[in-house]
Amino acid sequence: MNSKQRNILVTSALPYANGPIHIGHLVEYIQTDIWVRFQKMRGHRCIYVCADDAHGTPIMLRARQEGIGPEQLIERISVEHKADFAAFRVDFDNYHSTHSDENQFCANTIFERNRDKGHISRRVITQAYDTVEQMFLPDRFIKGECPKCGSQDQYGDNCEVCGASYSPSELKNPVSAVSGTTPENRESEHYFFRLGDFEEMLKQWTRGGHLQREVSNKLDEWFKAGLQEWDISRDAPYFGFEIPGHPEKFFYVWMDAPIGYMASFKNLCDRTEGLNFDDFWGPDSAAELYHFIGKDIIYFHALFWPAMLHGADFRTPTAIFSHGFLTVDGQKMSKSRGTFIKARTYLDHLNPEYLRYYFAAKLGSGVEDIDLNLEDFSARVNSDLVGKVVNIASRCAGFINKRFDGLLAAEIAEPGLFSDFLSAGNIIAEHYEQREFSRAVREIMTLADRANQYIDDKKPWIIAKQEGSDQSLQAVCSMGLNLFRLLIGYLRPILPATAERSEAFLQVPAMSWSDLSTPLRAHRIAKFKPLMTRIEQPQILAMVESSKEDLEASPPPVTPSSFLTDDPIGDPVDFPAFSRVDLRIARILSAGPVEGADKLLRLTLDLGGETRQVFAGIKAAYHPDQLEGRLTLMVANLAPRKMRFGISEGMVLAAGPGGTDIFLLSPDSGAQPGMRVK
RNA sequence: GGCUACGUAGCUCAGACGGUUAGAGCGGCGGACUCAUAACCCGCAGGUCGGUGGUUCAAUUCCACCCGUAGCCA
Repeated sequence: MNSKQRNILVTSALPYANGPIHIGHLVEYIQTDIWVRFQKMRGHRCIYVCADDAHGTPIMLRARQEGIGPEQLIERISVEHKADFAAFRVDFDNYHSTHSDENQFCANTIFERNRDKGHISRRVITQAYDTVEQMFLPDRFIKGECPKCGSQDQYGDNCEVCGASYSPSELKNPVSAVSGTTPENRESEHYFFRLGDFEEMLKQWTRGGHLQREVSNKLDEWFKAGLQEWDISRDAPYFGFEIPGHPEKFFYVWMDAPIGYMASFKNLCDRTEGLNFDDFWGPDSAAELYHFIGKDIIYFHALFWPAMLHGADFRTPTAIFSHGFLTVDGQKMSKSRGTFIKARTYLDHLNPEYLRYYFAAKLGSGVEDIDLNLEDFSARVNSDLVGKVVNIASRCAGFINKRFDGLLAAEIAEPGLFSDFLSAGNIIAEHYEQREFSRAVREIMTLADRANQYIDDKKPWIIAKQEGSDQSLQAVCSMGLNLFRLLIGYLRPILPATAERSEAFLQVPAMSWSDLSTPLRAHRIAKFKPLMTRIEQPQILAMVESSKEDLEASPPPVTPSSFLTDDPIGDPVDFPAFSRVDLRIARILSAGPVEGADKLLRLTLDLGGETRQVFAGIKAAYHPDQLEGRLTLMVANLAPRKMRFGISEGMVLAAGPGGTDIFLLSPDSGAQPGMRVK
């Protein structure tokens, strides 16, 4: 059946390590996992690797916001991601991280080889800079008014209201989303990958059958527009890898993300006997390499990635398989409707096999979006899997268990029917191979209908009442169970857990595709237990409700209306009374923990010529790294106070109820340490 | 705004290199059965194939434009 064993390396896109997996992500991981399981069932050597995409500004800022280091954040997220994938039976051969030695090594190699061949250039660019946070701002971290339609609060790259795209410098009244201050333009030297050097190579590659038809169309458009240089460096502070030989410059997260595929595989090779990195990534590799991705990241995978690999003397991918997005009930996933469903929330309410089946039933090889219609979801799963497939075993097993002590007939009653099922297997396998899972599912369900028709036609419940018809009863039910076995075998890539339960019921080892052609004869099976239960409407409703709750829990629980009632505005003071308080701008030079105090941070403040030591009760709200370098306000003439840890020479100003909800004040940009506030 | 896709029965989707009565599953309706997780089996239901115009002997299938939806614009 399988002519010869193939060596296949498969990847799914790396999930970003700043948040949880949701059902939209799962489309891709489930799609990939089904394909990989199919290849393994066919007897091929198929290796599936993935990793967390752990670098970049959003992760750096998110960690800062939580008051932890980025390493801590990505470690925690990695644990969550792995647990979610495992629960959905997404069976990676290795799950690694882009923040790893292997990835740094591979990224450096790819960069250096391209650089040495002249594919990297350097040039100074002007970029928005946040003077308070002392960092360059990515487009998404600048907000302002759209230059075309004037809509407020739009990102630096495009307007969500009128759809215009522009550069951040065109934005009116731009504001840093990090500090809230007005960014200024600053120059910095950046590294660029000269994509244009690869135009001929890419034109050939993209026409070489490595891409879906629609994707090639899209690429033509990009070729027409001309290939431009790609900015692959970012300035410190940045969470990523420093560029070799250039301190304070880092690889852009999208530069080292796809390299994570290699790194994860390398990590696996390093601890696996007989698995050789170069066999899969060397320029003459005979292995197959496939990347499953979402259609939104085609650009990176179909242009930059092959070019970078080629420039560094690695092989290019055999194919890029892109898929569409997930909608729920016909619309974009929505937090307020409760359709932004996290993997974990789903797992709290429903069996992962249901979702695997539903996605499979809708997935084809194209890039169309797929819809999760919750009503259709339960109807389809209940009807197809419980009503049709699992029911076949259920309606035959009783007779075999009760009347024949679990023993199947010695011969197949209907060899013709059995061989029809077997030959349909070839079509099903071809559909799997082509990633036409919905066609495979349709084919399998047609067979399930035929199996039910067969049982209905033979009517074992009537035979059971006729004396001396035992052999006939055993033959019919054994036939039914053999058909069931084929169906479960065909569904195995989609329903791994149900397949395992079925194998336990049938008392057979894990089925491979080639095992299927040999039916079970004179074989003893176990007692039947329900293999899968129906989806109940309340479970779906509960899941949607929980998804709404997730939303309510996520934004900081601030109730503005209560501040004034809880703490009314105080008695009036005249101006002289106010001006006796000397408020000054201060820069936080350093911040650190205070031995023996669990709420305090020790701050060293620069007042523009004078430094002060101040203890501030903000440890729960801020990580020292977040504070160093930033400007704030202090009461400069507050009488020094002796504390157990030393003398506190003033106080910094902050708002908020306390605990983690403390918000330090910041001046607008331009203020200098020592300036008086009045 | 430009580009790439998509728009077929209540729902989810097939299909047509242009040509007899446009298909399936689910739901709905009617019947039958009782082995089975009230599952399964038989039958029925009729959607101007998003809109307008064009090419053609003939278009839902080709072309143009429009409307709607999604994504991309590095």
